[in-house]
Amino acid sequence: MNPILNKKLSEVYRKLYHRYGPQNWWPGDGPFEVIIGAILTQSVSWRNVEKAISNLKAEQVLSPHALRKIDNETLGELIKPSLYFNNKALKIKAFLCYSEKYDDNLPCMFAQSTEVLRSELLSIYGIGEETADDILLYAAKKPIFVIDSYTRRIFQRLHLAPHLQTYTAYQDLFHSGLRPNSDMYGEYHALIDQHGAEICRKNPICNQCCLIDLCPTGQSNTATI
DNA sequence: GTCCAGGGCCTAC
DNA sequence: GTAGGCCATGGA
Repeated sequence: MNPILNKKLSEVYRKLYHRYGPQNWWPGDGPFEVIIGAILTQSVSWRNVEKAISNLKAEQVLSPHALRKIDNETLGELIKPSLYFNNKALKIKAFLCYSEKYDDNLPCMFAQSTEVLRSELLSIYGIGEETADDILLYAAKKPIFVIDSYTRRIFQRLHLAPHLQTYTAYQDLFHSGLRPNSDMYGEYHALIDQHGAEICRKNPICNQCCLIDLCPTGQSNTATI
């Protein structure tokens, strides 16, 4: 582990934790709900996802077996609040198709190595790197860091972004600067997300950003995060 | 009325 | 390989 990087990343974590407290992510009930939530949250906020999950629960279809029985159109209607619903219905069905291989036994699916499981998840329609890593971290409890657009923006602003602006380069940054710990990775990502949502949406001009003294430019205007 | 948003797929070049 | 359009909608 890179000790200098570890110090910087730990400092960011400490400040975010002090500012926002424990996030206790993922806000889902069980690994299957986490997986469905990971697909539904693509490109939308969790508020939208909550309504969609609530609809699925109300119709008692939040299980692999029940979801297989409803058609794409009905599923699309239920998950409409999460936006891109036609696409997301296809993505959920694609995951269910994959899940059949394990008889919907998630512990059995998760028993594979991180590398093998990630590769399999990435082969499913509609599951890209971020969604695969959400599933690996929050459902399978594998120590893998999730990179999203908030992570990129915030760490660019802190001048901690990797030279190559790729998903893998960002992930390597965290993996080489932090000890592998799924609970901590989950908390860290949740804190980044909380901070990103607050800074980028609620307070685009924020003079009380908790990371301001870590920003090399020392600028209080965080609108460019 | 216009812009933007926690992602990923597809197509054109 | 990479940039841009598209999926859909609501809130600022």
